[in-house]
Amino acid sequence: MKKETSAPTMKDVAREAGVALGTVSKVVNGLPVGDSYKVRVEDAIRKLNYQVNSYAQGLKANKTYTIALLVPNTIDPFYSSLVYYINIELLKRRYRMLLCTTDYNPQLEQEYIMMAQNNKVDGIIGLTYNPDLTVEENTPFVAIDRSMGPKIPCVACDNFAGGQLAAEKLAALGCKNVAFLRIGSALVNEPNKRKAGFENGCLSLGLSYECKILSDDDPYEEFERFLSEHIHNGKISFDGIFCVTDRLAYQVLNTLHKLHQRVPEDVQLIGFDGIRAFGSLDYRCSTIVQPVPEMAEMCVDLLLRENMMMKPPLVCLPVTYAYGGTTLEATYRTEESHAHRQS
Amino acid sequence: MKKETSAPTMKDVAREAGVALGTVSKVVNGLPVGDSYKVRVEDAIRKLNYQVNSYAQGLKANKTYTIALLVPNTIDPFYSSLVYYINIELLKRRYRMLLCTTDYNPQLEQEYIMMAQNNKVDGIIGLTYNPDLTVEENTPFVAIDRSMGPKIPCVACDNFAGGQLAAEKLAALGCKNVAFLRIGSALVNEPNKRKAGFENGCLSLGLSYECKILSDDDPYEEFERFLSEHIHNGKISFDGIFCVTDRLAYQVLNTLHKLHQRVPEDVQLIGFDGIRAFGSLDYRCSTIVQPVPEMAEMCVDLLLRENMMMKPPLVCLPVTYAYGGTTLEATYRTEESHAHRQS
DNA sequence: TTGTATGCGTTATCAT
DNA sequence: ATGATAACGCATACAA
Repeated sequence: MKKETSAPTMKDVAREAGVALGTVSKVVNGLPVGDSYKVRVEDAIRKLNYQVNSYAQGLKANKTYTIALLVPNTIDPFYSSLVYYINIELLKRRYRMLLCTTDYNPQLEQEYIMMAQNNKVDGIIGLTYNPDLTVEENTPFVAIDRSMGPKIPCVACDNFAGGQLAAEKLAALGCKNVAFLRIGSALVNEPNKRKAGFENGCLSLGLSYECKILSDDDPYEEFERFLSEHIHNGKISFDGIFCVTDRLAYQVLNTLHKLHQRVPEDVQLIGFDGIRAFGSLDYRCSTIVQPVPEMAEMCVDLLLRENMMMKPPLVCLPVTYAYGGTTLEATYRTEESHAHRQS
Repeated sequence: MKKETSAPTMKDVAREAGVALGTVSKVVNGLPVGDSYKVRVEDAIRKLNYQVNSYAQGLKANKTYTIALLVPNTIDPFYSSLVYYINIELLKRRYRMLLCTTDYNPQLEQEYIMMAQNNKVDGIIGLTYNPDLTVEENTPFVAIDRSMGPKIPCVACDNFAGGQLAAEKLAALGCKNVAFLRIGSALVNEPNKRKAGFENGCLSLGLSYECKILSDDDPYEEFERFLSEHIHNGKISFDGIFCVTDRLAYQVLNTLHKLHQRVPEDVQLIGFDGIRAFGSLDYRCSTIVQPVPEMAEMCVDLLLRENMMMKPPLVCLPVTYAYGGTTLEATYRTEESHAHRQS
């Protein structure tokens, strides 16, 4: 009764099949082996319900077929969809995912990376916020939404073009005087370009605009005050607002209702991210949609593709505009809302 | 230049510190060691940035400090919050999470379980739908929302009490004639008890009720037809509706608006799950809230606690009611909505 | 073509 | 208390 409880090993299979250890290994790995042996080994494998121990395998090969994904959490819908689509891409390539939620904790981010560093995982995909993050050169790393140096590829949507698109849409929908609302950390990252793109769009279209930017720990009430101050005689002075995220757009929408402003009749609203209700129902505001499935595929591709001439330092994937009820867009209305109901 | 690229090993540390391999192991594992040796080893560890290879560790100990979590996806907000809180609980215990999204695919569910079976992970937490799932006795397993036999603990919220609570709330809010709407698989699972609890509540309160139950692949339009049929002269005959999930409640809410019914004035609506907008903002309907953090903690506890006399076959955790704008609840209104804004 | 032996990084059991 | 050595499960170079 040596290893009653434990799982069967190659040695067990070899004994059962009456062959040598190496032969079993070859069968398992699809290397050429005599037909009669092959059958016997396969029978034994089935009989014992044997399965290779991938950790022992990894110990030999320095390869674990596991990658670590670092995200702040899986509560925010953008992060959860990222997790979901990256998981799908990894599954296609028979890789497993170690999920590391960091809660924006810089120290935890660093710890997870160190944990992954020593050949415990084959690579890391990280959406992180620690500006001082140290990542060794020899661990494949792909960053999302933030450039971490020339050697580390960064995948993001085309945030600049997204901001520009928002400006163009608002202009095309008749806006003359718009606002940009943003809340976010001081960290330099890709989503910051949304503002630049929006400003650029407004300028080239001759659209007058105003920006209100809050830092992470400012209370949301600041926005409420800002909006109130722009309401005179019960009428808001903006006819269009671009919010840096759908989440903010959602909060702003609630505030506008509280202030008795009608959306989209009095003021139109565009968000960013492309978040849907319950993950798969309708968009909850008109929005610039991030191509999350494509971003996921790109991350995994860049991480696992060997022998790439050079890893591009930054990959920007195209965004699209989607109607979500907070803009005047009669033509798209039925078609779009129908398309979004399913899936 | 033997292993230039690879991570430093215990052997490297031993050489660097001028001590034997076993001594390093002891220092790493906190076993008693001479002070002077200890210092030298720790210095070497720091210098080489050494970190134990937990896979080699696992190979010896048959323990990997990794558990697998099976969920259909991370898109649905209920699943994503489950993933999030389980991740937190595992982190507390220094365990890692292998995330397996199954997309409701019975075969994939079985594959993931087989993968986990052979000491690759220390245990499995699974929210699965395959009725024929095979799980070996020796792999610790905790099921969520579905009983998988007497030997496997199942963790769920108190679905029956939740249904009952919904009935009580509707009655207390003045409803006389209510409906229960459900969409779901034929699979026997815990959430099914929501209906029984609701019926039980209605009966004991003398509330007249009607049930409409769709199977998974029926189109949502069936509900729309059902509701239309109960509208006479522009007035709906129900004054209260209990939906089996917040997701369904959200869809029903949209439909009711389309049918020109006012919520909550004409008809009140209660959902189930406690889903918030963007994961952490306001509830989007009045709802029975599942205690997800507590469920997560219970899952991990049951999975990792050794030497438990007997694992309880079913653990039901208490639910609460939360106001979310689709019921008449003037008193709670300000207090609740304020509490939910943050966090 | 098949079997044997060695090593991957770690822990644990030995002598020393 | 410390150092050498075997073993965990697997892959592979080498011998048969």
